[in-house]
Parts: sequence; structure tokens; C-alpha cells
Amino acid sequence: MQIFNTLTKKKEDFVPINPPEVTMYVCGPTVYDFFHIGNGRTFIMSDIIRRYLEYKGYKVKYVMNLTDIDDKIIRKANEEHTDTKEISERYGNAFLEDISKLKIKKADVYPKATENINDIIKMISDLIDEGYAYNVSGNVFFNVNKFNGYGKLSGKKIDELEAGARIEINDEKTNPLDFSLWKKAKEGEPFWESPWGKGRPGWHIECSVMSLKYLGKTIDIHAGGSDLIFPHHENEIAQSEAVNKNQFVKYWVHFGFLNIQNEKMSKSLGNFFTARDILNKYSAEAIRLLFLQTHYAGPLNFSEELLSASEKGLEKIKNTIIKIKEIRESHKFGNEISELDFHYFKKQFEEAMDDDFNTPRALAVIFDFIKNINSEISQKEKLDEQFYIKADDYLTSTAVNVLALADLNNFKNESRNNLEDALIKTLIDLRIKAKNDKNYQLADEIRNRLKEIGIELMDSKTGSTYKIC
RNA sequence: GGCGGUGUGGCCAAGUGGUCUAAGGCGAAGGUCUGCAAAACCUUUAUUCGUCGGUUCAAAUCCGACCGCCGCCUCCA
Repeated sequence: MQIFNTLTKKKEDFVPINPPEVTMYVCGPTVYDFFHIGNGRTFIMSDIIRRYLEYKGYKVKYVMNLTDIDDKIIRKANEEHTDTKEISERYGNAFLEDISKLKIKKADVYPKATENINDIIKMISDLIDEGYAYNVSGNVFFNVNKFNGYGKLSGKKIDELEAGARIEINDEKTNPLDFSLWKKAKEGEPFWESPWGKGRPGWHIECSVMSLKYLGKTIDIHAGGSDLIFPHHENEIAQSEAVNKNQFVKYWVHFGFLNIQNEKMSKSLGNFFTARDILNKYSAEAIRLLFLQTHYAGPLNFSEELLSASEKGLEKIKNTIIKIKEIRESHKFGNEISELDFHYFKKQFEEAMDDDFNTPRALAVIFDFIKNINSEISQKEKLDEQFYIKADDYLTSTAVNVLALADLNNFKNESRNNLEDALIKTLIDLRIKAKNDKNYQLADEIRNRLKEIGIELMDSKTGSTYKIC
């Protein structure tokens, strides 16, 4: 398996430090608002990586932090005349709700900055003791010139950055590139006691601290949006490696932006949709399918038209899975044997995913598989049970478990509500009677009226099936 | 100014030296099945990969120039 590593700018063989364990850290949200669907791309694609690693037999330890204290949260709290805790809890909970709706597997831990203040203070103290950081009347900064490898992730050079000179001049810093580890509290701001006085942690330090605390000195994978490469991840490397004297991260993974009309979706441009709003109009699976159709590192132009197209494509996958399940449950098997090479499709799927999580290719394999399955079903009179077992296994392990493009629980709820099921079956029976009497007007009326309330009937030689939309 | 990404059919998108007259999805056209639908299947839908040159027996794929779009360098997934 190969992963493109931002640090080396190459695809590299994936060799975890301590197999079968894989440690993975993903930069989570700052909880000051609902997250937008562009942020959602990072969460979903990280989830795909995690799920595929599990498919490969790795035991993934997955940590995602929640930044629950920072300028934006303070500003929001002031605007609403409340405190930062209320804001961060509100949006932290909303975040957990939304990622759950997006069918993202839970992290092992969602550590919060404010719950790790002591560890943060400890790391800052260590950085000061070792000469990497300095305190200027209550503000502590990291001295980038002290850290040799500064710029190695983003490919930037310190002197060139200085020449760029778009950095705010701050008299307290010895170098404009130095970044805050500890921010002195201003009047009315929330604060924690520290050796440098009342204040709060800077943004970058929390990831270094929590990554170390929950996953160790060197972790396998650290992922996040491309906009975090500089300065956030660069700074994390500097802090962590300065203190730990160990390589911080083995594989850096960065996700491309979600664009709207070719522009990066962002809060500041105002061109965003919250994941929440999108989920009200489209299924989580369609959102996932849309994201999977583009490689994770490239840009993805987002539009509702594309989402609708994905919703259609998803139907094809879902219909096939439902059909296979129904045939298995009804035991309507024959004894015809399929020549279909299931092993080939499994291999193709794995080759695609092994190649830096090439989900567009993996999807092509799945769609190809589905076409073959349906083709077999429509060409042969009755296939044997083995065929359906293998087809079911394949789609469950790939489309359902790795890509989460279908939720088996939902299918069950749809068909297992006994009363509802019996009612619909009664109507179906009556309609078949009408059909047999060539009373097509009545038959069509039953079908149309059921459709109006969201129940779609589909006729086949053996009878009618239904699905709830 | 520095660094990076990207340009493939109507739309989205994979492919980075020969298997490419280019995967897959959406859309469109025709057909099979059906009382009609829906679903599904079959067939068709790029001799061409931003433009112009070059390297090579061979290029969407390598090199050069040019054009277009986007991003990072400031908080940002």
C-alpha cells in the first residue's frame, strides 16, 4: 500500500511503526459554528482512510481534537453575551451529531484543548527550558530560528517567508515568523493560570500535546486540510520535534479544497454551505459518493447539480444491494453457476485503494462489478446461492464497510416494520388481483397513490417488491 | 514576489511512456423486458487529452515555451 506523503512529496510504501497498530491524528474543528461541507470533506476522507486501514487488518487508533478555546470562540461568545464554554459545547455537540449523520466512524478520543491545559503548560515549559521558546511579559513564542528543520513540510524557507512580509509586525517577537504558544489574557477574556501568568494556549500547541499524549512521540498518519500545511502543521512539527527529539509524523496526508465556482469554500468568503443544511436536502451517502469520485488530494468543485447526479449513481448501488439481500432472504435460488471472477474484482478494488486511496478507481471497480452482477442476474434463469453470497460479501466489504455508501441498518428498518410491511403487501396483493383482471386503471392507481406517500412498487415476473424512498 | 496545484467527452472524473481509437458515474439517443411504469440489461455517445514546438520506434503521459484557472505564504479543513 502506498500513501502520498506531503513531507517527502512522494508516494511511499506504507509501513506502520508498530503493526498491526496504526496511529492516526486528524485536525478537528474549532467549535465556534456549524462546520461547512468543505470541512466535511476532510472528515469524510479521513474516515475512508481509517476504514480502509481497518479493512486491511490494521488496528487504527484514531484521535481528532476539538479546538474549544480561541479568538473566534471568544468573539462569538461576546457577540451572544455568553461564555466560551457554552459556545464550544453547543458547537462541539453539533459537530458530533453532524459527523455521525455523515456516517463517519467515531474517533477513539476527541480531546479538547481546555481539558489538557496542564499538559500544554508542561510542553511549553519544556520548550522554554530547552531554549526553543521565550516569554515576553506573559506571551510565550516559539523561536523558529532555533529549530533546524523549520519549513521542511511546506517547502518554505525562513528568509523567503520574511521577505514575503505579509506577517503582522509584532514588537514582542524576535522574528515575525515566531508563533504563539501561550497568549496572555486580555481584559475580560477567559484564562488559565500558568507560570507566565493568566492566559490561554495558542492554537498549534494543542495538536502537538494531544498527539503525544494519546498516540505517542511518533505517529503513523497525521491528516488535515491543505490549508493547514503552513503554518499549522509546520509549527506542530517544530514544537513536537524540538521537545521529543523524535520524528513527529511518518506520513502527512493533506486533502484538497472543496471549491464553489472554482473558489475555495470558506467562512471568510461567505461561499459556504453547512454540512447540516446539505444533509437536510441530500443523503450522507450521496455526499460521500460525490467526494469519493475525486481523488482526495485534488480540488473538488461542489454544486447541488453534482450532488443530484451522485444521488442517482447511489441508487444503482443501493438497488443492487437490496436486490441481492431480498433474493437471499427469500431463498429463491436455482442451480446455475456463474463464471464471474469475484476474486478479480476484489483484487482490482484493493489495487485501487492501495494506490494512495484512489477512490475514483475503486468506485469504477464497484460499478463495474454491479453491472456484471446485474447482467448475470438478468441473463441467467436462476443462479445458485453461492453467487448471491459472494456478491453480498463483496459489496458489504467494499461499498458498505469501507466506503459507507449504504447503511444496512436502514434497509432493515425499512423492511422489518411488520405492520407496515403487512399493510403494503396487502395492497400489493390487491393490485396483482386487479392486474390479473386486466383492471389496469385500478392497478395504476394503487401504484401511483403509494408512490405519493413515498412507497415505490416495482413489478417483476415473480411479483412486486417495494421500496420506501 | 516566493512556493504549490490544475486544464481529459454535454457535466463530473480516472489514467502519468506502448494493453489508451482513454476506466467509471451523471446526462442523452435507440433497443430488450413490461399492460404501462420503475428497476435492470444490451447498443451508441472523445481517433482525442489547454495551445504550440521538441524528445522517442512509440506521448494524454517526458522536456520547453505560452495561455487559462485555483491555492498557500494572515485565521481557515
